[in-house]
Amino acid sequence: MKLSQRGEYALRAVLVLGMNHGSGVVRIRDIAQQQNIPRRFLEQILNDLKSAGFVLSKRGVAGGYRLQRGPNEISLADIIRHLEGPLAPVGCVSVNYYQRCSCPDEGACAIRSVMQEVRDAIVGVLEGVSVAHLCDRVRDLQGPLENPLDYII
Amino acid sequence: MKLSQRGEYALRAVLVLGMNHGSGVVRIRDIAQQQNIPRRFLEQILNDLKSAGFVLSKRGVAGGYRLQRGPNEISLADIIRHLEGPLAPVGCVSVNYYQRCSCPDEGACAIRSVMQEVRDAIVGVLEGVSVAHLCDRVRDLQGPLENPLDYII
DNA sequence: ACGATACTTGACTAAACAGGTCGAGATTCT
DNA sequence: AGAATCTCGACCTGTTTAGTCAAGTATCGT
Repeated sequence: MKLSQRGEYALRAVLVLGMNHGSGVVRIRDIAQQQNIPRRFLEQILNDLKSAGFVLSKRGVAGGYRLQRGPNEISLADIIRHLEGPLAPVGCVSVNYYQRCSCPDEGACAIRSVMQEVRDAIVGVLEGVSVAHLCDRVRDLQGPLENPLDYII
Repeated sequence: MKLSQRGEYALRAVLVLGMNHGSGVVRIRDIAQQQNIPRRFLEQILNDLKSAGFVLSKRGVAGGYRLQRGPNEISLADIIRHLEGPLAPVGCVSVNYYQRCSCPDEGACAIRSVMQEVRDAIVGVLEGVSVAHLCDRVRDLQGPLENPLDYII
């Protein structure tokens, strides 16, 4: 039931972009430094997020990345699904990536019915949290003390 | 967020043992056949479940496996935790297998707070379902039509 | 006591995946 | 032109997954 390192980095990166939404692009290097992510690895990940349409990039001297859609239009479920595949713990309860399993009768499978609930629970949380929500949480958690330019995400 | 094949097989096997609880032991071969699980692989898994104290075995001609504790004393969470490790999607929100992550400030990490919720959701379901519950579901799902000896789990 | 039946133990393997790293190229700004 | 930045694909190493297999040990019926 694990999120891969790759997936976690992606979320952290998107969150940084969310926090900087509206103020131009952010360089890979800055994200990597701030979030403690290996730069080369992050390049790969951002590239992937780009081809999936989550972010846009700008090349050249003042280049960097920004979100393509608004932070409130991207849910964590969207991002994780794209990077990790199904959210469901087993293929036979996945809505987006359904796959039949080897059990004798799927319709009457008790394990399946439990996993269905697990899936719904996971999706319920992840679908309900957008990048914008995440940014709100950052601000809540950091409290009123900081100056606005220096978030520790 | 995946359950491994191994984990799924383990649940199916335990469920079979749950259904037969009280009526002696069940042979590996029968479980394998009924549940469509590679026999050799299942041997390994049952052995693992045995050393973890979930099941007992009996050798020899009339040998097989049975549950060690009552079906209502074993939750799915227990089983999955033993086979797959943490239920939490990231180590930094795991209660039983906590592991610090690389983010700058764990206490103020917004992603962590979401993952916390995901963890709670997953654990909530899985901790609430025992093998006995699972057996009940089997009986519910199969409906009143079958004769008692011929469950399709 | 013997043989058939089952579990037991540990080694082995092929393929996939995770988590990165690297070099060379293409763009853009100054 | 030159520096900064993203881009693209190849590459690498270690671990995990999903099994398979052989030889061993215990138990039961006869």
